[in-house]
Amino acid sequence: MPHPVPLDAPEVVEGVVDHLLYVSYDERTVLRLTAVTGDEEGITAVGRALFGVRPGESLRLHGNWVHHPRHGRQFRAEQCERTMPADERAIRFYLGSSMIRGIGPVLASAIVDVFGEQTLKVIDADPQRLLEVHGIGQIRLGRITAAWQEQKAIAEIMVFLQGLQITPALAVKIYTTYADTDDDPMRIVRRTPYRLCRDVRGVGFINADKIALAVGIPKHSDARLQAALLHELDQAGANGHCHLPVRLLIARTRQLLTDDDPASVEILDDAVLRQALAALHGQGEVVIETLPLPVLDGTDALTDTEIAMLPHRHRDETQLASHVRRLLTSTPALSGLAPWAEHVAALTGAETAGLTDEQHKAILTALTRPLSILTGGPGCGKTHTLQTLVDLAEQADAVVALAAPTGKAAKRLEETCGQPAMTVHRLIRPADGDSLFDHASVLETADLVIIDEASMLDLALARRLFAALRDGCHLLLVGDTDQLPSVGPGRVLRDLLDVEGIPRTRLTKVFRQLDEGAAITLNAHRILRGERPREDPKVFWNRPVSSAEDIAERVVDLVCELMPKHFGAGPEDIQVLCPGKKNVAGMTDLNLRLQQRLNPPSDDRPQHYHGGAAFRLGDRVQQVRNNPHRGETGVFNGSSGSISAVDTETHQLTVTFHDGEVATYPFIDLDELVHAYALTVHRSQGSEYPYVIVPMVSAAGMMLLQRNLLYTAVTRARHGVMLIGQTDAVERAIANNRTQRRNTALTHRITHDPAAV
DNA sequence: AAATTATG
Repeated sequence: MPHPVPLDAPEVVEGVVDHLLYVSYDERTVLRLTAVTGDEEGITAVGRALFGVRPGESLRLHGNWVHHPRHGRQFRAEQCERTMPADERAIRFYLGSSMIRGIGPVLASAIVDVFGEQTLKVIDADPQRLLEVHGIGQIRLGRITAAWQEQKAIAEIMVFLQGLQITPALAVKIYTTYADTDDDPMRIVRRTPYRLCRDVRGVGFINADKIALAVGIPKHSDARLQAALLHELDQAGANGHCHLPVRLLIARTRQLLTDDDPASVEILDDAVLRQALAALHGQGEVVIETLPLPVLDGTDALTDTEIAMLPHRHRDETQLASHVRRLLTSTPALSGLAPWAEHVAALTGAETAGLTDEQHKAILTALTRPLSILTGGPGCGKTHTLQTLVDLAEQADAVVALAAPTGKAAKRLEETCGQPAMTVHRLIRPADGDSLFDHASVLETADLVIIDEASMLDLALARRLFAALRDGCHLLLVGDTDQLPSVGPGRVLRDLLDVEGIPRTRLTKVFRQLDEGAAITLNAHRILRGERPREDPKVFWNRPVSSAEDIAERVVDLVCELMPKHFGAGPEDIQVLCPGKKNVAGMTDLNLRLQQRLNPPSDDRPQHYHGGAAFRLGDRVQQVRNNPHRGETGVFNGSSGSISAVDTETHQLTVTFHDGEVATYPFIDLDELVHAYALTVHRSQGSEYPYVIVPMVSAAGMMLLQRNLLYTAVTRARHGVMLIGQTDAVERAIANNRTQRRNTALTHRITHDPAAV
């Protein structure tokens, strides 16, 4: 028997670019290719690796075939090499595409008719011979040779950049960024390499610096210092900050520039770096302001602080602030619609018994005030409150729009409120006229917009959301500020709560967990206060284990044997939640171990290998991308279920999700799934499980071991929590509340109207 | 070190 070839091994496709179909803002490129390999002629290829290619270019693509629900079979390119067109057909395309001004398909064909496969050799070595072709005179000859020289220039720059360990893909991108400008790419790379950080996505300070030092740009040049400052500001954003205090920015930049160059410490003093920063400010590349901001030392006293910001973040923050003010002062659309206070008071009827005073207040506020916030931890009745609010509003013929920052949260919201919900991105998508579902119309008519899981709103998304709301439209933000912060910079929900004029309700009464899981809630609050959780014989356990290897082993035993034996909980009731993916006690390894024990290979369990793991009948899996076209009503990022069928004949498997959705996956689409025996805490946000096991290893690193992360993990559990691992990892996580310290000035900007000064 | 959305 021949060794089975994994079906998802990278494949190679060669062809000539016919035309571009689409290029997204983030460089994802879709194009049509005339293939010179395989049996298919016309191929659709997709990928960011394709960014910058032009019609007529010959490509060799490495990647995989995938099936797109709307556009059918297509090639997902991971890598893209430029090749010299080899056969006649390819050369015809190459010359006949718009690459050379003055040569169209007809003339290209004429040239190839004369020289055949030798065409390119002729153009390179003996261009005068082109005059033999009918229709080519000196002018066209000149153009052709010039275009050819350009091709050679590409080759030259590629060799140069790859010599500096710049990947071929990035080298192509650098070249194509400048290819259509009047500048000579090689000249830019050699003379002003730090420009690349700004112009080419994917080139950061580190790469630009490599090039710069190689071409002899002085280490203390202004360009280098400025690039380093911008890099540090950018990095701060990746860590959630909207700005950096200038003093901190200077200190970090100096560290970046002198870390492996101690000799420069004296030269790169404060004054030098401040001067470089001032220059950036002068060029409009950095905004510098002095604002009264809280000192992040726990006292929260306001101190005049000089801060630096990237201009787009400054714009987002100031615009969001002014939209918040606009909303706060607008006349609420629902105000005349119904006697809301009476309606809400009438809710004390029997059928809604259980609605607390705070829930009443939240509902009335949302109906009467243009902007309000509803917060509360898990189990405090946010869902019930929302259901009642939506019903009440709709009974009065108000138009309600529901949305959330993630697909999964939107789906959940839709289910609990019994009416359509969407991602915030879709809600605010501008009307494009020919779209079948014109989401923009929703916001044009909406009277009340409810955003669930609002703690996940980052600065940029919040700005776009607020800007899209018409005057008078009510906005209710619902969330739990103690959960993990947004991926992008900012801490919008917390900042809004710091604005006194914004009405808010905090739901404190916990309904769930009262009897059996009370210790979980109590411990969650201890963690938030920075205290160690207390053991509880029935629901909260702490198992000190010191080596990571032992932790991994114990976790598997707990899931497969100990917890089922002691608590009668089946392994399916237990969710392992890891801080990180890597290391032995991380998500990836634990998934393999748990799969091996809970669902081992066997003859009656067909399977398929994909991405280093077997997808086997019975496996627990989770979807990791929104796919509205999969299954009956779409499958969303975060949904989990189990593999209910594997068909090795038709190369597809079926997943039955916990929400009842049944979806089919061709094997080539298995990128959309991960095993879910163990998940990261981040991915568990918004879900709950009967029992949760959290392996704690200090190897996960301080960036991960945070108070909010532990809080989020613990609050996912309804009946029981097991913290297993290194005691110091638990303690350090509890002590680490740096997520709360994101630098933002949003609160200040809302409360201090510059126009009023 | 982890993670969101979306596009023909």
